[in-house]
Amino acid sequence: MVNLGDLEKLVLNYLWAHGIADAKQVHDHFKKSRGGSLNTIQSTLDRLHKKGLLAREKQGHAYQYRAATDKKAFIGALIRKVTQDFSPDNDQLLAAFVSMSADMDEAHLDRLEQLIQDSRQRRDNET
Amino acid sequence: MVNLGDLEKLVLNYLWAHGIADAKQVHDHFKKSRGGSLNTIQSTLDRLHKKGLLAREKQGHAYQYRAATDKKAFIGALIRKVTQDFSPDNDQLLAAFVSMSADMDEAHLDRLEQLIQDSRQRRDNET
DNA sequence: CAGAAAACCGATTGATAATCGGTTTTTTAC
DNA sequence: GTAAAAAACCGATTATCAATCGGTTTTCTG
Repeated sequence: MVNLGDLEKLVLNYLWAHGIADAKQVHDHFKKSRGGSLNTIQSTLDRLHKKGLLAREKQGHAYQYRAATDKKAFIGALIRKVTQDFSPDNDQLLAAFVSMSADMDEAHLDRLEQLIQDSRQRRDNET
Repeated sequence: MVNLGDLEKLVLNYLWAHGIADAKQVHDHFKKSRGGSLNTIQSTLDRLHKKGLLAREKQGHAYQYRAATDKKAFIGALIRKVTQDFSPDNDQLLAAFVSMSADMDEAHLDRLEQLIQDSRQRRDNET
């Protein structure tokens, strides 16, 4: 998976928010805010599809696109990808993450702990 | 801060590992593993310097380069940067991170909790 | 089947990293 | 202080890739 361009990110986010849409709908949405032709949107959708980030299915005449992956999982994979060249090792990654979260407020740290508990729980139930 | 190329990442990692080096040393190190001329290394160091990722100081005839930022802080900023287009909101980022950590073992989850405690402690002592 | 809608193809533009040859500047050694 | 050497600096080239969109082909649908 390569790096995404600006428009690709916008389109991907749109599909996470809207579930399913065809090129025309996506274009309608973005033409107000940023212009660009329908063709540009089509080729962007196509590029995202080739990258495996969008699934599509022909419905009538137009493809219906939707995000191929869960957003959380995608962001997780993204973090992995961009950090692995710098810290293949988990300890360093965790430390970096917490250092990044240092300016988060107490509620967010609580939430992070809660998520850790959930994660443990889930794993324990599976095995 | 832009995305880094492959050689830029290698060089940056080298400097985090070695502290300080000039172009010649960096070139000596990489010519075995990947080849490339001294000039290529020089312009890569220069690019990293222009990007603010390396500091340099003239020592005798050659610049001595060193990483300008702490590695943990850099990785933290990197995570921020690549995720902000997808989840400006912290909750989602935390969830994504934990989802990414789901396959980490118990020891790493423990360590993450410990780091959270440390972070709280540090903040409480400061205010 | 004809018209419309969408997909597909291909060309162009603009960034940017990697690469390295050649020139200028700076050091150092005598 | 000058000449040789070392390094910095400049500029050109190549490659990749996103964005853009015009034009053509394919595919629905009435």
